Amino acid sequence: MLSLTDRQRQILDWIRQETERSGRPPTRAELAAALGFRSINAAEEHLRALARKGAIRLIPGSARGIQLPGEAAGETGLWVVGRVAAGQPILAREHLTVRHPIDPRMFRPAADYLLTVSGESMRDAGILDGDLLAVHKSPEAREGQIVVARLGDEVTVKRFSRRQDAVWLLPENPAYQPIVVHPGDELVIEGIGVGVLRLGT
Amino acid sequence: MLSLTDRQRQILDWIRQETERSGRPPTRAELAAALGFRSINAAEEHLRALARKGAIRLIPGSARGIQLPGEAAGETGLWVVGRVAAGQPILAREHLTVRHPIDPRMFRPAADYLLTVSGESMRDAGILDGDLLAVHKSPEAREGQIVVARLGDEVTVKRFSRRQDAVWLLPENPAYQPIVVHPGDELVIEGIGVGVLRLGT
DNA sequence: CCGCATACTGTATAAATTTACAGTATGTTA
DNA sequence: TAACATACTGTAAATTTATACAGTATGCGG
Repeated sequence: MLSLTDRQRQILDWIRQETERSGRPPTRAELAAALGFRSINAAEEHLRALARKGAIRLIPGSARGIQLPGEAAGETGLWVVGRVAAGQPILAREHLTVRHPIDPRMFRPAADYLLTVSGESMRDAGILDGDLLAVHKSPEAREGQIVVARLGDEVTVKRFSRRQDAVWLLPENPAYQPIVVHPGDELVIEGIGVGVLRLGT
Repeated sequence: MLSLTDRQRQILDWIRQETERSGRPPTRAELAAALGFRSINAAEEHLRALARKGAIRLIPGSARGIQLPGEAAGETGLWVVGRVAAGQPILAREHLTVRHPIDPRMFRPAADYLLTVSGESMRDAGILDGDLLAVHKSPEAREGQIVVARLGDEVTVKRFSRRQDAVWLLPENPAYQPIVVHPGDELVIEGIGVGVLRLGT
C-alpha cells in the first residue's frame, strides 16, 4: 500500500470511526459534511485517492460502497486450529475449524490463531484440556514462555527453557515428565502462548 | 421485543450475515434477490415488521439504513468489571474499566460482562488470579455451576452446591475452606461463569 | 517552468435506493 | 365473520447517492 498523506490518513480514520459508529460506511455527502468540504466532489476524489493507494476498496455504482480492509468478509477474528496432522503446516486450511470474533490485538503480542489444547500437561498453569490457547506465531522463544512446539510429528504446548546445550520443554503438572530436546533433534517452535480462552467452565 | 415469525427470523439472520460479510447493511433489492422475492416491496414490508417489533432500526430516507442492535456504536464487546465496592450493584458505571471487543454470544449462555478474578481459590478449576471470568447475569444457579456470589459486602467466585437447607460455596483449591451459607444469610447470586479469558500466560 | 498529485469549489446527471400505493392470498384473533 | 397481521407481486414516484465534468490553487520533482 502506497503511503498516505496526512489529510488522507485523517479521512481514512474518520471513515473507520464512522463505519464503526453507525454500522455502515458513509456516503460522499456525509464525508464532505463531516470534514467540512463544501463540495461533495472533494470527498469523491479523496476516496479515489485512498482506493488508488489500496487503503480502501470502492464498489462502483453502489450506495455506501466503501470497503475497509478487514472490515468485510471473514478477515477479522481468530481461527481455531484443530487436530494438526503429521508433517503438515499448523495453519493449513484443513485444520481451521471455527472462527471466533475476537480482536487478535487484544493479546500482547497479537494472537495469530487459537489452538485447542489437549491433555492435562499444563494444568498447573491454568491451561486445561479443551482450552483454546491464543498463539502468536514465532520461530523462537524466550526462557519461561509457554510455547507451541513441534517435535517430529507431534505438536505440544509446554513451558520453554534452555539449559546448557539442550532445550527443555517443561510441563506444568507433576504427573508429566519434562521433554529434553538435544541439539540436532527435530524441534520447531511454532509460536508462543499469549492468552487463554475457555468457553464454558 | 415482540416475538418474530420463523420467516422474520430467517430474514433477520440473513441481514446479520450479509452485513458481517460485506461490511454494510443490504438494500431492499439485495434482500429481495437473496431471499427470492420478485417484488422489492416484500423486503420493505419485512423490514417494517422487524422494525415494528424492535428487532432492527430503520433510518428513513437513507440508503442501506438498517441498524442492527449492537452493531452500531460501542454496544458490542464485553466490559471488564473492576473492584466492586461494598453495597453497590456490580454493573455500576464506576466499576466498568476496559471494554474488550469480544462477541458475548460466543459463550453459552451469552456473557454479560467480564469479572477480574482475584485470589487463588479457584486454581484447580483453571481460574487463576487476574483471569477474566465471563459472567452471565442470573439470580440463580444450578448444582455444580461456577457462580459469582455476593455475601454481604464481598463478591466471590466459587462452585455452587446445595446441601439440605444450606448453600455451599466450594473453592477449587484445598488450601481454601468451603463457605456454608445458611438460610437467612445475605447471599445474592450475581451470575454464573460461562468462560474464562486470560490475557498473557 | 512544466507536468503532475493534492486539495478543494461548483454544477449536473444517471443510477441506485427508498418508499408509497394497489393488489392477491392465507391464517389468526376477537 | 370481520378485522388484522403475514407474506407476497407489481408499478411508480421521490429522494439519495455516485460520478462525470469544469474550474481554482498549492506544492513538488525534473
